[in-house]
Amino acid sequence: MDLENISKNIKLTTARRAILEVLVNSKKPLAYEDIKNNLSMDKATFYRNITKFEEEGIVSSFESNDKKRYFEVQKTKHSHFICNVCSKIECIHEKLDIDIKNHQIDNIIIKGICPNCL
Amino acid sequence: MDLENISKNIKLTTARRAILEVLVNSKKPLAYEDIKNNLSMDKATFYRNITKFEEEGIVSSFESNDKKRYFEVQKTKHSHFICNVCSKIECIHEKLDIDIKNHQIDNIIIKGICPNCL
DNA sequence: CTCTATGCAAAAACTTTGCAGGGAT
DNA sequence: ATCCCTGCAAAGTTTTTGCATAGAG
Repeated sequence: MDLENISKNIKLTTARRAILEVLVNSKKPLAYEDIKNNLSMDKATFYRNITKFEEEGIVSSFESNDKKRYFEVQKTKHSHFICNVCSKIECIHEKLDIDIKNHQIDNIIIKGICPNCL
Repeated sequence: MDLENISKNIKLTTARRAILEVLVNSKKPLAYEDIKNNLSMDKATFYRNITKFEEEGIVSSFESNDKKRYFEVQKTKHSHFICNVCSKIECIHEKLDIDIKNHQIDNIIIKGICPNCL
């Protein structure tokens, strides 16, 4: 992703670039707690900017079992598997063939038990 | 569901029966806030018992966009659709054909936009 | 100068925990 | 007497908001 041309509606400040760089370089979705030590901004700034990113469609998020919100920059569309035992989040890149009449599907979250915990 | 024979590990107290009755009679998953006016117990009691029900596999839950946990007694296995616009939760009874190697799938949550909001 | 971004502290929202009293066996 | 259940109040956790300052154009 070209950070310089993310959106005309967003000024790419230092704080914002920092958030995006962490997310873009991560192979898995991250919660604020996972990132905060890599970021020097206040949490209010983080959350305000994440909200803006989501409004712009740059970042997507979902809630996990642990009540935290996990954020990511989706380079390629994929789904997520959340283990109910160890809470690990896995990205599922296989195409899932789900179609529900008249519904737009943005995101599929599958919960269950991962191979490790089985 | 036969409330009297739910689990040998759980004593069916008045509070517990009340929670289960509300959940069993509901056609959709409910959060504490949705139920609390129908229940006379303290919220601590509610949450402690819900936790116990989940441990026993009697109740299942998932987190929605609004950061609340939604609880249900699944009479028949099904999935859920959460609208990212209006936050409405829909039960999806069509069988979804998802299989991920070596993973046990318990629960599928699909997020997107519902017909109403489209 | 104006508009947006930021930090700090406080608030908000939902859930959990500590503790003491009550009930059942 | 013991064990589990409950209510109340307090604490916990993640996210949001208010307000004043700082910074960009």
